[in-house]
Amino acid sequence: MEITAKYNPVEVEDRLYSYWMENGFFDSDPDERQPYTIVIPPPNVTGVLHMGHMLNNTIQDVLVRRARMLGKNACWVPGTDHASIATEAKVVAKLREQGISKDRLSRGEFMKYAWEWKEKHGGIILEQLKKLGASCDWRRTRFTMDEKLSEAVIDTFIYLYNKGLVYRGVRMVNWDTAGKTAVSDEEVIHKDVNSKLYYLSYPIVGENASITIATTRPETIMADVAVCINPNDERYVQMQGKKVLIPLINKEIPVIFDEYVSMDFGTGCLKVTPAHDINDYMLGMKYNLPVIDIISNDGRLNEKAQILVGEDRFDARKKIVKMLDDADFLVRAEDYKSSVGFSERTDAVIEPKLSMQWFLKMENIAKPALDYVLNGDVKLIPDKFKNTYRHWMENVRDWCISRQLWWGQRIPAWYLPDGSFVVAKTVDEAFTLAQKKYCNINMDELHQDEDVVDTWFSSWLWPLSVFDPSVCGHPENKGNDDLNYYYPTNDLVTAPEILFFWVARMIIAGHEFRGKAPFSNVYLTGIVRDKLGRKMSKSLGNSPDLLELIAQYGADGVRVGMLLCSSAGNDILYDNSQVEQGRNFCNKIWNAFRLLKSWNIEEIPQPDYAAKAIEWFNSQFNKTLKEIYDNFDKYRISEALMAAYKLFWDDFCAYYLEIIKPAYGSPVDKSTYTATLKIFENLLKILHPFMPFITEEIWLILNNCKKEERKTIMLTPQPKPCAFDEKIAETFEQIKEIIINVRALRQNKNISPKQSFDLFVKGDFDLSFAGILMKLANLSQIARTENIIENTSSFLAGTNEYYIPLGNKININEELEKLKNELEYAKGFLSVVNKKLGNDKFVSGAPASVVASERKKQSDAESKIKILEENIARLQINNI
RNA sequence: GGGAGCAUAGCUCAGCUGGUUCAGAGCACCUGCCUUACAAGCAGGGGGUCCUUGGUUCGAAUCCAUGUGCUCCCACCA
Repeated sequence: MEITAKYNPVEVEDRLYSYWMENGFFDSDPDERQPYTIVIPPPNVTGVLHMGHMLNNTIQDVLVRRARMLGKNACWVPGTDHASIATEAKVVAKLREQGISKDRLSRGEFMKYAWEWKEKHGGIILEQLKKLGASCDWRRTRFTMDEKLSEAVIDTFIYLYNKGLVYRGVRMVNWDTAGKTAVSDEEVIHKDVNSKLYYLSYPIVGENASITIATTRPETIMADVAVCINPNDERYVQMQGKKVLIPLINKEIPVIFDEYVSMDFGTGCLKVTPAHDINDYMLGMKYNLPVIDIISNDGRLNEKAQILVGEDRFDARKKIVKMLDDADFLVRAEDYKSSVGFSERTDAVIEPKLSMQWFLKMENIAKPALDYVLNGDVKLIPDKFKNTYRHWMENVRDWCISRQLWWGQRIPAWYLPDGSFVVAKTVDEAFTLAQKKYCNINMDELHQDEDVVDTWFSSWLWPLSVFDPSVCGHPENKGNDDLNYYYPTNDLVTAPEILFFWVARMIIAGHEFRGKAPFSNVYLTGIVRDKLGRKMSKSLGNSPDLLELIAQYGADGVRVGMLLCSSAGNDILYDNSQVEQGRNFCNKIWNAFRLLKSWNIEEIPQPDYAAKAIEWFNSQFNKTLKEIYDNFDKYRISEALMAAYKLFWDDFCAYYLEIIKPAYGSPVDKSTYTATLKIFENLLKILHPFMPFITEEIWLILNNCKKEERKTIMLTPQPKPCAFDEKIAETFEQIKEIIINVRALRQNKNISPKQSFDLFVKGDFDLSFAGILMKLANLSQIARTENIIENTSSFLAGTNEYYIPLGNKININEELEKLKNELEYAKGFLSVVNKKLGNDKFVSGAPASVVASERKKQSDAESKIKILEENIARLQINNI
């Protein structure tokens, strides 16, 4: 069979993924094995794969595939999030393109369009994950708006309402004037914006004087209800008990005093506008001031403003400044940099707005969730996030859970004509409840709340609802077999940005409904940035086309590229060279495979060097395997991969294969071949979690698997680390040193690698390695000697001396130079050691083992110096 | 403004509780090789006052303090 010199991933990957799917290798059902579970952080249903997903899901796949090969019943549950605001925004935009305005549609009509859109575009991202090789149990795919999952959301709402934790209230919310919805604090992005600070003069009632206030928002003066001054501000003591007039509308408002106002900002006078500023709102509450809301939901001034009615708030600002200026109320305007909130979804400037919303009381339910993390039941990786988590959970604020949208789970509250409401699962239940409270009521008088719940109010149930939605809102339910088997899950892999609004809340819900945290470990990935350190995003256009990338470098190559540079919690700076490295590694594996396939196997005796090489490699293999296991235990995935990479490339290819490789056309003995196949297969198994496709492809070919046999590497056991011979690994390090010395000698002297040398050793060289050395360093013989051989180049490796006769190629001066440099270094080294050992405080204070090792250094260095001095003396005599 | 973290080779990072892991790895770089597995490769090689300044100690990349620079989170004085 012809095997190409370059690995071609495209054909292999599609074929193997289909093969895996057809055979249900990813599927998991409860059985007697130990479960290993991951639920995917559900991507937005209409989203497309970006770098962050790629990294995130690669890590999940590595963990799942490894667990599967460790004999666990591994289950990775995929799914998507309905992402109410993002998706609704997309649907609205799409409809607008078709000339349809959302305002003209009924709720039912809009939802029909939205579902159509979801059916058409939803799940593309899951198809993209398949290209990456994600080994999810696709039968279990869930969507946060599936019927049962939506029901879980409603039940949860009702449960929390009945517990007295959900309440309705007027609050200052972050209002997105474009999306016409409240957004959570977490969805507001603050940016520094260049604006102006306007100084406006407010006439004092009954006096021919005025005071000056400073504001960045002159368009809100009509909503002012007071002017506030710090009581300690001596400049304004005479203002006690006075009133001022709002310019242009001439409305009288009181002057109040509160220490909240800072004396050194602006003029020390603050206009109080409770409806349009959160701090002013607090002040207003404190002093019982009225609230005048002059901005409507779309960001335009309403009739309460009296002037500029119908103008957009930013147009109104420009116009009112002119009006104030014309009427001589504008004292001055200065440039000012202030931080303004923008909506993460629509990029509209957030308007602080009073509105009637639903809230969840967080204080009490957050406590247990904090404890899980503090006492280590839930481990954050890396644990530096523990502090941030605690800080947030200790200062948690009530969660505004209503959104003025249609795409999502509608709030199960029904209003009666008198404005009161009942909370119930269905209109029938609501009717029954309403009848109990108020006798004469007709069903058609009930009106359901128009809002939906925040998306996170459904995704916080995710680890429960993907298995058994019926326990959400019903902690008394026992839960189905799936839930009881797979929950709590093991690892969660997600981004630190959503630690609070997703991870923390999942812990809360898990505790509330199951009394257990939903996962044991939270692996927090970094943010993928470009080479300039900018976050990869669609708007910047700095994210490569991922499907293109996979097509070009192969999924395995991309996975390796991503993983190599991503330690947990650290941002990763993406560079194409990493993916190239991944691709090159695939090719290296492929070519090692080609080499094995090219050999002729014969029943001939096994050479000594081959037996020795196998012995050494097994030791090296187990040593590295232990490192890999340790790294996985600590979630150091990039380091686990690097260890496997070096094991394969350096130890297996550069040393092992080079040793056992027969001369061209010569056969390989059967026992060496068998041992090598075994080694190679084990290496493939170690690499499989990182590089599923190429390892499967090669494994299937090596084992002559027929398609109908339905075999796969992914269900074979991972090799387990065995005890290994440390001595042989140590000795081999010295062999490597010798090899490097001999090769360097050739290079320095411009001698062809084809020319072989004799090597003489003075010291206790283990001759059982002679065969290996001869092969790798191209030596014709290795012999012990006690006699000095003339015209040799010498070097030290360990404490042994090695000589290579070079005949007339020797350059005594060069040799002398080399030896003198070494001598100088050794002497310097010795003097440092001697200084240490000469220090009484060191000898008495340092641990015995440290002192002993210094003594060993001392004697080694001394003998080394002796050898070097002898050799130098000898060469100098010869040279004369 | 409050909190957290980071600073080690050109780049990305290891370096656990201070002493052989005498400053490490991968990539990049330089030199020589088209050596029948692999030029997506092979062989060899050069790169670091471990951010500054102090302190603790027999001994500091490692612990403490100060300064500088950067990152993130939280809050948002109009």
